Parts: sequence; C-alpha cells; structure tokens
Amino acid sequence: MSQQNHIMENQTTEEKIKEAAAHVFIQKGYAATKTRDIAEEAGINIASLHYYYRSKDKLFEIVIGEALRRFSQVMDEIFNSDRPLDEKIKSFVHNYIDFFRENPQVPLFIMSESQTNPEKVEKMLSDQKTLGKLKKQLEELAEKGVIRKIHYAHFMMNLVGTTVFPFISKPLMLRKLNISSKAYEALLEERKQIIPEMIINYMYLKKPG
Amino acid sequence: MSQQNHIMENQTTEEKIKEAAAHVFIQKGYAATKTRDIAEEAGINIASLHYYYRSKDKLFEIVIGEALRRFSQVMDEIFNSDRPLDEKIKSFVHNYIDFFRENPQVPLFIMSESQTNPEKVEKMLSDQKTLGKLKKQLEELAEKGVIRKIHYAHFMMNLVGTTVFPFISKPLMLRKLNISSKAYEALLEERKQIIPEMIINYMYLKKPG
DNA sequence: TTTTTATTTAATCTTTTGATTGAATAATTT
DNA sequence: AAATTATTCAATCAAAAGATTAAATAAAAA
Repeated sequence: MSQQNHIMENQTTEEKIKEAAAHVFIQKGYAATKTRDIAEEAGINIASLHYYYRSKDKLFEIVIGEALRRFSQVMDEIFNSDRPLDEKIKSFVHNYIDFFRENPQVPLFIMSESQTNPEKVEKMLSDQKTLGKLKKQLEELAEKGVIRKIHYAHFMMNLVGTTVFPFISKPLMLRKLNISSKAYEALLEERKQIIPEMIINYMYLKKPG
Repeated sequence: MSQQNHIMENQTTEEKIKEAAAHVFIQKGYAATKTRDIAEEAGINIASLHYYYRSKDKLFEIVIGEALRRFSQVMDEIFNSDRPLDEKIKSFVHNYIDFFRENPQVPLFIMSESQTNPEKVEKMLSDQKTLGKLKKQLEELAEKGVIRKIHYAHFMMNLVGTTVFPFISKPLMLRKLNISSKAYEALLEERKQIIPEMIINYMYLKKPG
C-alpha cells in the first residue's frame, strides 16, 4: 500500500548509499560512523547497504579510495607535468583551495584515517604515483642556481601545509584568532595570493619568469 | 589468592587510568577507543575506570582538555610575550617541533576531535587566551614599514601550518615522497631552520635584528 | 582491635551496532 | 502472462561496548 515516492529520484539505491556513506564517513570518520547513520542519510534500509556493499568495511574502502584518488590526482597531474615551477605552485594552491572549499573535511579525513587505519590507506596508496618529476625539476633548477637547494620534501610540506592547514584547523583557529566564519572565508581567498608569493619568494634566488 | 604484583608501582589506579586513557584516546580517537582498551592498557578493571571517572565521556574531556592546554599554552606564552617577532618565530618552531617529536599524534588528535566533537573542544577552548598581543605587534611593525601588512591569521596559518603539517601527514608523505621514516626524522630537524627562514624572509621588508 | 570508609574485582545488565534472514515487491526474461 | 531474477524491507541475531552491582579486599579512623 502506498509507495509513490522515489519517482522523482534519478539515483539508484546503490548510488544513494555510496554518496551518503562518503558524506558520513568523511564527516565523522570510520569508527564514529554507524551503518544506521548511513542508511538514514541515504533513506534506505540497512539490509540494502549490505546487499550492495557486503560490509561497512568494504564500503569504507571504496569511499576512502575515491577520496584519496580525488585528493592526489590533481596533485600528481600538476607536479608531474612539465610546466615551470612557479606555475605549478600557483596552480596547486588555486586548485586545492577551491577544491577544499567544496570539501572542507576531506583533508582531515584522509590524514586522520591514514593514521588510525593505516592498513586500508596503505593499500590504496600503494598504487599511487610518486612525485619523481617534481623532484628532478627542483634538482635541475637548483643546479642552475635558479632556486635554492633543498629537499623536495620541504618544498611539498611548505606548500601543502600552508594550503591545507586552514581547513584542518578551522574550529581551533576561529577560536584562537577570534575571528568569524565569514572572515575566515575571505582569508582563504587571500591565501591564493599569499602562499605562492611566500613560497616563490623563498625558493627563487633570481625572480622567475 | 596470590596478588603480589602492584608493589613496585608508585602510581595510583586513578593516575594509571588517566595516563592510559590519554595514550589510547590520542592514538585512536574517541569513537575508536573502547573502555576495555583503556582498562587493559592501565592494567585495571573497567569498573575502576567508572569508579574514578564516571564515564568514558568525562574521562575523554579531561584528556582532551589537557592535550589542548599543553598544545596552546606554549603558543600563548611565546606569542603573548613582548619579545621581537623574529625571535617568537624561531622559538615557536623550535619548541613545537621538539614537542611533537615526543607526541607525534597530538596535533592530529586535536584537529580531528575539534571537528568531530566540536562541543567538547569548544567548551575547553572557551576559557583560552586569544593572541591579542601578537596581533598588535604585527600591526605596529607594519605601521613602521618593518614588515608587510597582512592579517595576523595568515601569519599564524603559515607558521603553524608549516610546523605542524609534517606530523599530521606523515604516513601520506612517506608514501608520496617515497622516503624512509629515518629520512623523515632528519627533515624535521632541518625544518627548524627552514621554516623561520622562509617566514621571516616573507614577512620582513627590511632584514630584522 | 573494631568499625567505617575507600578501592578493586568478577559477574552481569542494557544498549548499541554490524550483519543476516526470509518474505514481499519490483524488474527482467522467456 | 508466467517464470525467473533482482531489489527492498521488517524483524531478528549475535557480538561488542558502556555501565552497574554486590561482594571481596584493603586502608583509615575510632
């Protein structure tokens, strides 16, 4: 008797579950997420969840896998390209700030789960590209005396750290810095300028371009 | 029959519980931590845990409170002092890198829980100092044309982000950068130089000192 | 020493939670 | 349409987990 809903929903149950799972997992982390949370968010029965994905665990692996891929795909593309270094820097900052404004909990989720569930993350990362091309580029530029000679890990830590940290630390920063959520948003936009300026300023011995 | 252990332990059950709880909570996060884990780690009974701390929740609040205090006490001291800016920067980086080498999971724990359990963290942060003195110092130096004029939030994000990020992202970075745990340690030490150099280089229009 | 209070324990309770089952419904194939 | 297959559901299971209890033990007070 009476089931005339789900008519205007052009999304299969399977998709709804995965989307809801991504949302809840990324929001709360693996352990804090209950299969019932996901089912409710998706508007489906818990049994359907198991029907399509076997277990909470399997579902999580799919979700974290996709998050990881999204997270590092752009990074790989940018850094393994052969554009000039300063362009790579600007492009990275710009792209990731925009991406994280849409998905603010993604970086913390990845960092967090890669520490509490290393096995799962390890598995997903094992078939990941490394940043070999960037490394070579930095070495060559240093050889020519264009930039200073530092380990490319420092370069990445500086760049990714300054870009990602505002998203990871938002609640804490809002309080310690005593600023509003609105003001924080504005700061994020400003950082697209500030970060590349600082990094380039530090890296280059002669100005680029 | 036969209880002749706990003779050489000059630590009360209450202390043992709190210490074990801090260890497990910080390692795994709130949701993933089971009271039985804590009891086992402390070598006591679950009931004792409830006897001394009423509930998992209360115990957690104590632990996260202390972690937060430790985390931001040094920060407050350094930045609300009236030492020169460049000294503050160096001091911050040096102190926190050493602190986090001893407690590598603390920063991620704090960031993570402040996002998934905002209520609890909010409560603890509400009686926290803000960084008013630093703000004023930056404004004055900018007025005099000594440093560039930027929001002090950017300054903090740059400084804290570059310092803290290596600890938060270790598993991920090891893989993406294709370096060993040993090499990572060495990099951390180098960062004590690199971070202040970069920040000072960026901030100061005329060299400090 | 006796009495009272504090601490610790084993056993147990209740709720939560991941997973399963078998029946009902919808979709697809023949 | 009939038969087969796929999907969804309500109900339920079993294990995990937070919390409690009552008794045993140790410590402190009288």
